[in-house]
Amino acid sequence: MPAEARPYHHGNLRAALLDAAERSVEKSGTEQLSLRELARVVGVSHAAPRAHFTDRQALLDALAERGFGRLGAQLKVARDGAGPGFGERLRAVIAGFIAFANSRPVLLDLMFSAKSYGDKAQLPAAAETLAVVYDLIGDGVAEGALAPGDPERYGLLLYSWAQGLASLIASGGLQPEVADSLVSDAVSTFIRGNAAG
Amino acid sequence: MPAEARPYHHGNLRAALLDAAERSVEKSGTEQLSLRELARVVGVSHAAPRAHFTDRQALLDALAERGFGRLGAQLKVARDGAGPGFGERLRAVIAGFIAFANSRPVLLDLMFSAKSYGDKAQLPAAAETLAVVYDLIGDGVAEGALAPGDPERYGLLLYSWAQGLASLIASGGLQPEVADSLVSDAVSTFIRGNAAG
DNA sequence: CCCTGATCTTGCCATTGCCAAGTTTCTTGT
DNA sequence: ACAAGAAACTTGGCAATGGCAAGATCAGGG
Repeated sequence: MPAEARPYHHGNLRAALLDAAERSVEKSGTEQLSLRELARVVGVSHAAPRAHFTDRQALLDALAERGFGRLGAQLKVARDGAGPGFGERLRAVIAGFIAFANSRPVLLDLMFSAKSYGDKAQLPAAAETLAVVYDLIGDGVAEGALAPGDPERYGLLLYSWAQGLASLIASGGLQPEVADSLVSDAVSTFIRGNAAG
Repeated sequence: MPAEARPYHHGNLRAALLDAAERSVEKSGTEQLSLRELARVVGVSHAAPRAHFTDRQALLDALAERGFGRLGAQLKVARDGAGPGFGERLRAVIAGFIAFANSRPVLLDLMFSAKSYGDKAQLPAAAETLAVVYDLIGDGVAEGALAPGDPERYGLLLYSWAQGLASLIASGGLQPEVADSLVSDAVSTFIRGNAAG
């Protein structure tokens, strides 16, 4: 069965569509994404995607969910690769987040845009991502680096800032080194602003 | 000339389109915005908008620019209505920003989304908005409430956080009082984390 | 008074998302 | 092994959209 004479069944259409979609979205923006165009790129008929995604939005939701999976994994790697101290780990995780934002700005936007909250199925993936941050905060409080307080509240503060920074950086206009030091300042401000004692 | 027999020339089409667009966008999201639908609502032919906006994107850009104008004005009012101290003014301005985010979440998203940066013409409007914040920060440093430092850097830190908070709040899922206290915590953290001495 | 430019209209086209019905392949139960 | 059913994919079609072209209408200055 030669690969050129493409078989009736693609075999991996769902993943292929998501890959193509991610490339397209990152290159031309979410609004420009066309299901028919994706189908052409992948080499199937214009209605084939329908078998895997009921909707254009469903495709976007799936893209976002996959993004959360990767983000979560990346954050864990960053955390585990850093030193043992709270500050080091926090810095590493936030840096990982910003790196993700730099490498896949549109995807990140897609993940956190209000539109995607329509699909509840992806909440677990998002929650797992956030859990990395929450756990870290719990450690920070336990270590005494942060004043005692609600971890979730700390998480929201930190998360909102990270997202704002990511959005700012993704919008371009900032030199990479400026961006890095900005993030570093933000983390310092956060730790100092919530220090115990 | 009775108003019902609508004249050939609308007379105020541009503004009418922007108004209708803002309502539509705020109600159904940016992606759903249809130029033809707008034309129907306003009562003109489907190609009439073309005389005022070359593009769908041009319409969105104009919307964003008008939004910046309003935001800037609102922030100034908030600042001038607050007490004389740096902390009070900062709090008032950030609160004004969040209020804007609550009342027009989609518009704010439109204003700060990377898409809009295509049109350089709106940068002045955005800059004027940010100037309010920058000035305030200069005051803070002068008062000794903030450690000496680059006002622009402070501005970026603050701005990114405000945007992240606004985005979080606009995405829903947060009780208003929770949102308010979260914002308050953020401002406190920022001031404490950058306090002089 | 005319005429130039701005405003608006009708008509058109390619593209898109989505749906329906039919075809081909895989799978599963017996 | 084999038939029945499910899953994957195809062709065909529809309504709506954005954008373009050419013409109608109007406003204001020469």
